[in-house]
Amino acid sequence: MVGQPLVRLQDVAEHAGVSLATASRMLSDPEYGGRAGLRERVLASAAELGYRPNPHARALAMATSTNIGLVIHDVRDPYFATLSGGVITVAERHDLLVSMVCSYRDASRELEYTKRLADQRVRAIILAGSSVRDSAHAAAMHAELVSYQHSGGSVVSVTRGRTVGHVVDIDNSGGMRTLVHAMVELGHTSFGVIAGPLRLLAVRDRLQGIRQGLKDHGLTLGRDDIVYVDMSRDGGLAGAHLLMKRPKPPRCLLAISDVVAFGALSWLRAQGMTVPDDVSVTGFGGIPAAIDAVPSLTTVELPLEQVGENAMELALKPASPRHIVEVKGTLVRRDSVAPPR
Amino acid sequence: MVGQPLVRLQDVAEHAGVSLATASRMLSDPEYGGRAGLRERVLASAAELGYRPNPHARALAMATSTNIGLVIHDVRDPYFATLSGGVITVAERHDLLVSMVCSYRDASRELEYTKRLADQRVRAIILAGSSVRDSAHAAAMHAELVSYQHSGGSVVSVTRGRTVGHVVDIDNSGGMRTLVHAMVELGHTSFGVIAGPLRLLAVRDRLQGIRQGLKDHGLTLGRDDIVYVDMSRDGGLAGAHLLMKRPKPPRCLLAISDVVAFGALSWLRAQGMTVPDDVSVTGFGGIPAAIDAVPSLTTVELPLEQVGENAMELALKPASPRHIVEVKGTLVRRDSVAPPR
DNA sequence: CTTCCATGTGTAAGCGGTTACAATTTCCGC
DNA sequence: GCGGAAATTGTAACCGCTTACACATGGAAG
Repeated sequence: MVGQPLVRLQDVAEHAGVSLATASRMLSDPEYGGRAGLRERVLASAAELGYRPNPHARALAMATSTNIGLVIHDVRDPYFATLSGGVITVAERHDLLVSMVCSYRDASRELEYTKRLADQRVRAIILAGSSVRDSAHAAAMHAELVSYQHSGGSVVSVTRGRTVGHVVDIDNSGGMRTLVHAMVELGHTSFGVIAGPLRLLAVRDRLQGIRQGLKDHGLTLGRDDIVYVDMSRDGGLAGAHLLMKRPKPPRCLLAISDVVAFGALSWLRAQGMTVPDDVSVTGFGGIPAAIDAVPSLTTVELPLEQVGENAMELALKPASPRHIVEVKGTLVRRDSVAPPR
Repeated sequence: MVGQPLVRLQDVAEHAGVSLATASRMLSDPEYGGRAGLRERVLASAAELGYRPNPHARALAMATSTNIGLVIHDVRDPYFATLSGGVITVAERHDLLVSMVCSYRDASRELEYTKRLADQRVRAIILAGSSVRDSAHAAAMHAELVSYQHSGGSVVSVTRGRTVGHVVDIDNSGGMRTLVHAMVELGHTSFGVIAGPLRLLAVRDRLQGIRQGLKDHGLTLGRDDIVYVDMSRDGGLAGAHLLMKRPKPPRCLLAISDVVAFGALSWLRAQGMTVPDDVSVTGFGGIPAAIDAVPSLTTVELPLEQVGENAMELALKPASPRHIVEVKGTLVRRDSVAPPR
């Protein structure tokens, strides 16, 4: 069982009565001159024969493909799904295909995939939600990215703290700080924080923002006021449990992300507690579902789609000079918070 | 600025003191024999030199790549995100990379991307949430898939109704029928349906399931009891508005999907109506967020992750014989429905 | 000690493009 | 009408890997 007759550039050239080289030029170099009417003739031949360039041959010869590599934590996480949407939108505009892989925050997987993408000569590698701080693989990862960039690839991280490639820097700490200010101004003084794993830079930054925000009002966080969980709905469930079962439960729960906040809301509901009457809850990220939660979630809304778009746009720029785009979130007050009773 | 010294298979061969061909065999054909200890020597050389095969060269020579093409409606839609998660999981297990594209239900885009993926000689093309019925492009799409499959590619549709490739068939009509039965048994007689565009086969099937379910109990749907909207949260909002503003609003709203149901819930909440006291609402699909809605959404839960896994597994099977995997949903009763008052 | 096979290895021809370089043509100004 | 620069085209050498085919080697059988 053989495929349909494959049309090679050679065939087009013959059909148009020119050499392989000329056909190639007419087809893929718009700058090139050429005798009057020749280009049209070649194009016509190509169309007539139904010529379809072989991307692998091209990639091999040119040492670059027309694909983009996107490494995210997990497609199923709305945060990354939304971000990916932005990447894909801009990629499409530039006629680029996106190869997406999920690292599930595993540094070794992340490294493996990055290598693989680099081997595929993707035009750019966009890394979102990576750990960065895993010392075991961090060095290898860095080396890989440097070498990749050296060989003409473009690197973009949606994470500050990488010393190679462009960066879309999300203002995690500033956003949290603003959020905490708002909570304090509402009258809250007793906080519980449901944090994520500390190896994530975003988590550290958000925590730092919380601490700073409290400090601005002369408040501090006790060691017990903060629990570390998995950054998932289940994590939020567990976190809420840990914090609320203490002798003196907090009146305001600050979740490290929207998804974690959902878990917390769910736990509270299951316990028959009312939000925000019994306890206020906040999220971070502003995923689309935050507005549908009941009560709707007060959060710091990041322009996730736009973050993806920015990342993809940076991916198209030359590696040097290095670009760093700052993205800020905006506080969105909704119904999950109220002054403490 | 040149990349780091690239190690070619040639270099490995020289380092190991064998010919290019032998090196190739040792490295990529585990079946091959070879003089005792030779394989180890070649492997050692490759490791020592840090050899990394060029996938494009390989793909060009073998006319097949190690990538999978996944065409979905939209990553940001949790239905497809979840499904994609399943695909990616299985793909990873087989060391395959997934190139994901979003068609946004645009048949022309879908065709364009399919061609592109076929040109890239991806091992398989998985199509989820495609329209199928768009006559303008349907023929071209079909031809493309046939030719792709003919040339060795594997086609999988998560949609019945395609006559080429494997199929993961979701029992849309059966699921809806079961759901409707449950609603009728609860005492409902007055229904409103928020449907999606009729060009989507899944929509037609679900509607058919609704009609059948009603018919089973001697009920029918009036022409006005059904509205057609975009399959999105906004669509659900609009749909709820249309149905509930009628002189005699329905007591039970059947949404064509969970996301649409979310929109409906949101509209109802904004109007100060209580679910399920004033009106019952159901969804379809069972996306993870359905459980977090308030009230939690009664829906037909599809094993979306598993659908993705099934699709990817089928993608690994030879094109013939054709496989058709049936997937059924399960009714999940939650708090968004109650007997009519 | 031949003869014949099975097995291992090397040579070289692709895979389908791009592009440096040489050869040819075209177009000037004198 | 001629010399020479500029523009166009063709030839052929890659890009890095797989694999058909030819050749060499080592035993087992006769």
